[in-house]
Amino acid sequence: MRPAPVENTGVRTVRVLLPLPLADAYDYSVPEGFEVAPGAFVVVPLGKRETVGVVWGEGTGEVASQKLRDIVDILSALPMADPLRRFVDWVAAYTLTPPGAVLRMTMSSLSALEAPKTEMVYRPAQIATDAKTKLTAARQRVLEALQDGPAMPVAELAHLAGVGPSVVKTMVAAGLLEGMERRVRRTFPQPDGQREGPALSEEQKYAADALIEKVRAHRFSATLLDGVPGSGKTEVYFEAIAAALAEGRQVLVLLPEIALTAQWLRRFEDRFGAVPASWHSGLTSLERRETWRAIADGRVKVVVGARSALFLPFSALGLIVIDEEHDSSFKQEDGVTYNARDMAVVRARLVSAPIVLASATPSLESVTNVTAGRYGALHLPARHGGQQLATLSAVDLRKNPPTRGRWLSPPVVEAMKQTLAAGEQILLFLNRRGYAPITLCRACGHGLECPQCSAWLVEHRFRRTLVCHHCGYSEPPALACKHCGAHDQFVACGPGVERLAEEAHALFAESRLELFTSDTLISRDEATAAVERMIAGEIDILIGTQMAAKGHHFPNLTLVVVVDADLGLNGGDLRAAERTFQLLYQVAGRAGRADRPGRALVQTHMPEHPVMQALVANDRDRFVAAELADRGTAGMPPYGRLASLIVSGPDPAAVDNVCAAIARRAPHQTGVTVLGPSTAPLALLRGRHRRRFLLKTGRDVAVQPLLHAWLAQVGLPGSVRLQIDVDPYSFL
DNA sequence: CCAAAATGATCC
DNA sequence: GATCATTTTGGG
Repeated sequence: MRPAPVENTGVRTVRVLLPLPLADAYDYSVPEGFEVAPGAFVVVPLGKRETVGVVWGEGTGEVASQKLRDIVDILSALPMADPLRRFVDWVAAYTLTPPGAVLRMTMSSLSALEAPKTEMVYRPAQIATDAKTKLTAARQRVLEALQDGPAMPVAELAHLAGVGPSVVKTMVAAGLLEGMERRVRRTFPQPDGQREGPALSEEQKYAADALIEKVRAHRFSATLLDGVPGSGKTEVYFEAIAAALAEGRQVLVLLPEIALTAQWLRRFEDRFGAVPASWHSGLTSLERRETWRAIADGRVKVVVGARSALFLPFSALGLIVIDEEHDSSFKQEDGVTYNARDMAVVRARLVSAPIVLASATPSLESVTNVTAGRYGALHLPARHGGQQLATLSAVDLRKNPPTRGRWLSPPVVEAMKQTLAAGEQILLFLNRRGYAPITLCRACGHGLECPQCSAWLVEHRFRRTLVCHHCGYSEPPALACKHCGAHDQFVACGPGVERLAEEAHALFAESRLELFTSDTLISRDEATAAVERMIAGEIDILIGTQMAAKGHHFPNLTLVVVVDADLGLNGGDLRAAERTFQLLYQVAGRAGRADRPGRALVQTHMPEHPVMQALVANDRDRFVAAELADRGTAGMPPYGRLASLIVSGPDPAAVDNVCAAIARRAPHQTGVTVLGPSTAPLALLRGRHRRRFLLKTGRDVAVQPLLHAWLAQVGLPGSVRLQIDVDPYSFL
């Protein structure tokens, strides 16, 4: 029997959402004299501690009065705006995450909610007596420093006047200066939307005007800005940003790799005369607090950030831009699994603002959204300044194999020779960190494995360790084989960037080489410096992973070598072909950006593969059409929906039990297929055994209610975790 | 037998 | 997520 609602006559209650993974918001009573509106940040008791939460609405009245507790305090922070609260609910419902866990992402700076800090500042006392004549030289200087200027704190004033702080203090004591409290606030430079932009090509102008119109409409719209590398997409959406600034509204720009955006920031500053506020995981708590607050009260107009910036408390958001919208790093895999690109579209809709998705290689999802009329599209077909795209050709490794233990084929080595002779630069691209992906014992054939994952340990000679790329486990390089005891019998198998660097050095000893990976360039500054060295021509051969492929302009780079183009194509991943195409297309786009034509050589064992064919033909549309046709017949996204369930735990038997229970209750209805349980490709990760299910449905099926009803019936023992990923990207 | 350690329920 | 009550485990 359902318990009857308990009436709490006379007591006002509100629902308060707490930034915790609880199933729902909790009811609290509002003490006499408290004014709480929806969105207010409040302090409430929870068990024996106190937590900050957000008033989510009127109380349900379903909580017994003896359980109800009073709100303790109301914080002075600006209340959370209605669209942001609805966004939290939307994301929670879509990703099947507790709403409090999503709320937590919006409360990324708890100190920003507290009362702003104040400091004492001083100015000349108004009732200045005839004391002026009696002033010492030092005191005179202090007053001069304050003349016509703003009030200042003691230390600053003393510094400016060139006197000791005690001079200022005694002046305060003598009544010559009067103090007042002032809020401490960081000031943010203001990008100027009125500044003249650069001259745009005909096509850029057309696209920019279309976007400006959408910004001025103050309505939701989604537009794919599709242009080949170098076609000037950035300049185009900069015009939309200028329009939003002119309208007095805020702009959010999401970029995939915030760590590598020095060049982007410079371009922005050149265009608008000031850098935007940036939001990423590297900010100090002080920077977070000041930025968060300035965004909330509208002092910051433009924010550029990684995906977490999507949850910032904008007060007047008028435009969202997602650059490199196809990039898979917009998909968050741990904690709340969400795709920032897709959620950004929702946020734009909730605030009635336009969103621009920019890419040279749009995702198949966005392409179909355009075809279906859900998104508009603007195309920039030509390279700005009439440059040619790099010529791309495949090198068939079956016909031109490298010598044993080498990875660069003879035609590639020849091309490198020519390029270096011409004084031009080379990028060797290999998406494999470390020296070699596998290390084997020659005596017994045993490979070095991670003790807590089903993955090989990767040798990093640079750091002198063996590392697991999945969990971060590392151990010193092995001397004896644990399996057979043989000494010094280890042999590296396969190429990594470090080994490639060794080979390039052996071939071109006099050339200047540099590794560009997340292992060698740990900080943002180091990465920026490496890019600068490349641009300055201090590097002849740049050897890099994924990191080197994204968004840099290297004017003297004329040869790009994709060392192993097949790498991304194995593994049965839904998006393997798409991702490989996008990555290789972007890498090839790095070459020949200035006045010289570039070329890209793609080493492959399967030149007949559709991805290679499309790349070589430089025919993106053909690739997209072929891939979409494949997805259509298989009923896969973007034509169908996927959700992945990962069951994991330290005890394989317990995991299997849960899987059996889930499988028993799997939904049976037309248009819905459940695959699994199967051992996840990474069968063991961080000591947890993993199984996975894949739910496949038609586009018209609402996946969330289905999952909800299904999984609510399954109880989980404490050690077993169930991770739900709606629209999965990773299939490990 | 006791006590630390793991597990589970609850927080309004 | 944190806390507290309850159950499990393991060492003597």
